[in-house]
Amino acid sequence: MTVRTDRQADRRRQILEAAVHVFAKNGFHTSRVGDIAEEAGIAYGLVYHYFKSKEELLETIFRDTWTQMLERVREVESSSVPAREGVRQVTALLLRTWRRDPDLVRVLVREVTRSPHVQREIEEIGHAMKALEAIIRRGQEGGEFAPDVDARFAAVVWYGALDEVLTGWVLGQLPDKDGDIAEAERNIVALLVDGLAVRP
Amino acid sequence: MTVRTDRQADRRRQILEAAVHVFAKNGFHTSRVGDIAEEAGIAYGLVYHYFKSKEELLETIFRDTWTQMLERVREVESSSVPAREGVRQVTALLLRTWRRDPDLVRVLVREVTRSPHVQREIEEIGHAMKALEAIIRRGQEGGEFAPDVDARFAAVVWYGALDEVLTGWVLGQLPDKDGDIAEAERNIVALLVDGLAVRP
Amino acid sequence: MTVRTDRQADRRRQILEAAVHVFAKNGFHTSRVGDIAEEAGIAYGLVYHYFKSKEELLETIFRDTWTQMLERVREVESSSVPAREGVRQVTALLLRTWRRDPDLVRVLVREVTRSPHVQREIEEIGHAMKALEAIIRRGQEGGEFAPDVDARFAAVVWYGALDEVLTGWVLGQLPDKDGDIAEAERNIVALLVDGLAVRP
Amino acid sequence: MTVRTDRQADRRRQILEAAVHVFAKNGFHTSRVGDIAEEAGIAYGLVYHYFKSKEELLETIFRDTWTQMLERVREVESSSVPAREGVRQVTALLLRTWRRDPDLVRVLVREVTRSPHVQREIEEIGHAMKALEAIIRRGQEGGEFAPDVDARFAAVVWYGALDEVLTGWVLGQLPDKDGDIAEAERNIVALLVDGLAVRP
DNA sequence: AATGAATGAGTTTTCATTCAT
DNA sequence: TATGAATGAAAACTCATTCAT
Repeated sequence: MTVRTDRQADRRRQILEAAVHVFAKNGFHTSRVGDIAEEAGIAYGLVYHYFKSKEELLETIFRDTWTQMLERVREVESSSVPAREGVRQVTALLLRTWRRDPDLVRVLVREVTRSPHVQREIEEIGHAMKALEAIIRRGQEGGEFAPDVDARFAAVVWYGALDEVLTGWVLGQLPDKDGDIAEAERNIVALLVDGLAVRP
Repeated sequence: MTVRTDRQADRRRQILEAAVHVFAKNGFHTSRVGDIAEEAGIAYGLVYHYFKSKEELLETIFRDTWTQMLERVREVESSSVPAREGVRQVTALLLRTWRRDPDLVRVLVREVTRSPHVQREIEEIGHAMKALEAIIRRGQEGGEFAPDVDARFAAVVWYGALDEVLTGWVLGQLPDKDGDIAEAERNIVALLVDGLAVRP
Repeated sequence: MTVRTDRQADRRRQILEAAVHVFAKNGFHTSRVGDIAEEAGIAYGLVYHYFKSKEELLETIFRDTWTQMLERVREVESSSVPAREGVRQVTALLLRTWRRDPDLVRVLVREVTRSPHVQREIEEIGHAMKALEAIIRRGQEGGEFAPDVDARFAAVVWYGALDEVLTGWVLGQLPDKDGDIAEAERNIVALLVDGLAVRP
Repeated sequence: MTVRTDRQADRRRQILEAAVHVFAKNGFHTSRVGDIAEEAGIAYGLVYHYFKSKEELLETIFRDTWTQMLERVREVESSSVPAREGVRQVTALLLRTWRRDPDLVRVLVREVTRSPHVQREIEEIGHAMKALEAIIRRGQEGGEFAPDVDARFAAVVWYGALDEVLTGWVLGQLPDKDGDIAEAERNIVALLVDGLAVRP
């Protein structure tokens, strides 16, 4: 039983990985279930043993990854590091984790976020936003960040910045060697925290 | 000749507007060409008189909008306003499109990466990025902005911020009354230029 | 009035020639009315001023050409030349006339002959067959041709031979310089009249 | 594996036979894929499981038939029967296909030049011509046939004769009872070998 | 579990023909 | 007479999903 369950889990993972790859390359709507099966090296009827529908694949990809990510963001949120450090840690977390799997980013960021269907997923992203917002708000309450910027907006901007940098990497528009990632992290934090203007 | 050409141009516009409306409501893939024709109040086949395919409609919407947008961004870029003011103007320009034509923004935001011809769209977006970058770089050269932030990165972050705020409005996650839009503008500029940190 | 009629006739001819060319190249079903108009250098609505339908074009091409041809074959038939000479004259007539306009041959021979629709045209071809048959039969009655070959069949074979040689030229499978045409004529007559076998 | 492959082959054959039947009845362009599916008693989409397009059906019918036909013609060619007997056998072979499978002949005869991929069919027919030519040439070399008729031309005429007789049957212009077919065979051979002229 | 044949609704696209100008 | 925009019926083709083996 355990053995079979493991095998099942492996198959599921195998199919999910293939789906991520294919969705990333062609987009959800343009991808055919057959493409995913082919990418996974299995017969395409088998996809339906493990997932109810093509849509369920997308949802699963989203939930699996996002849940993990959200947990880790919340860990930072609930630790007591200074706000600037919190911003740095979350930025690093997202950039570095996703950097490992750019295909996943494309799917999460482009397909899920913008799919008109998946209302629930949007809620989840809302949770993530709230977590970012909380970090910023704490900074404001602790006097580290200025109170005149709306925390909610700042979270959205922050999230958008991360999203766009990741997209830039995926699409090959931004340099992404190891040093570049550290540099990106530094730049994002510098921008968000210190802004562009010359400090007097 | 002129009259006829004008009529044709009107029809094209009429069809494009219907397409924007329908795509905004149902998404590109879920929209049927018949819906667009019906929305435009014309016969089915006429769509194909003016556009080669459903896909060409989407591409045209992208290209037309981006071309216009880009022109106006470049106007700002080539004017001699202070950098901060330049940032404000471009931010306002993009955000206010939401108020002017929410359906258009919906389509642009949701379907960017859906087209198999993303490559060309990416080029257009790349041009826009370059324009944003130029504004920032001029600010740095003029001593108004600090030189230690990479201008290219800053442009990406800026673009990401705008995109995400628009997405927030599209998805109904952010308030978008008139005051909210002005507020968003102010917040984005404040964040980018001054940062979160309390200024001493 | 006369002038206008002439103009009309010219237009008709212009359109018919374009149609022959296009049908020959793409086949009747695959050809679009627009292609014909384009080939003729006119607006495609104009085709419908001169012809009721695409089908009528085909019928007209057939009738115009075939009627002429049939008349000339009948002239040979009703002249009193020896049968062998009759065979030669008709063979020469068809090969030489059609040789000038291979496109026309393709349309007549491939499209019309084999179209399931055009029953009347098939009848016309039947008339031509009858004319060929009459020439052969007269040869048999005059003792010049052997009576043991069915004249009707011989006519079919003769027609098929002509058809296939013309097709060979159109498709570039047979050499068709000037000398080759005379040679073809000689060969066909020799075959039909004398056969392959060595005469003792 | 073998079993499954056999089943697939059966389905292919089943669909091809349905296609031949439907094309014969309505012509290629007028036939709908749905008609073929219905005739075969299968679901619409299954046709596309086995064939890429409606066109591929036609091509397959051509290629399959010609390949078989060509093989059998070549058998005659490589046997050592007298040339006259060779001519008779090949003539019989082709004409009797009509009795065996009139629908197939209908499709072959009527749609040859309809396909945009005529070129390949032409090749096959070219091969057949070459085989006919070889038989005639051998007759000439063996002294049985006169050397003054061009073998290539004779092959074209022969092919044309066969094609036209079949066309006559297809169009109902020639009688095609059992006796008629034997008679046609005899007549064609007599004409080609002995000619029309009275032998002294 | 695994396969891939089978299903058929749903969509895009084409193009002959009509019609307003 | 000439134009080409407008119409819409007709068909090919796709592909998510089911199902027999």
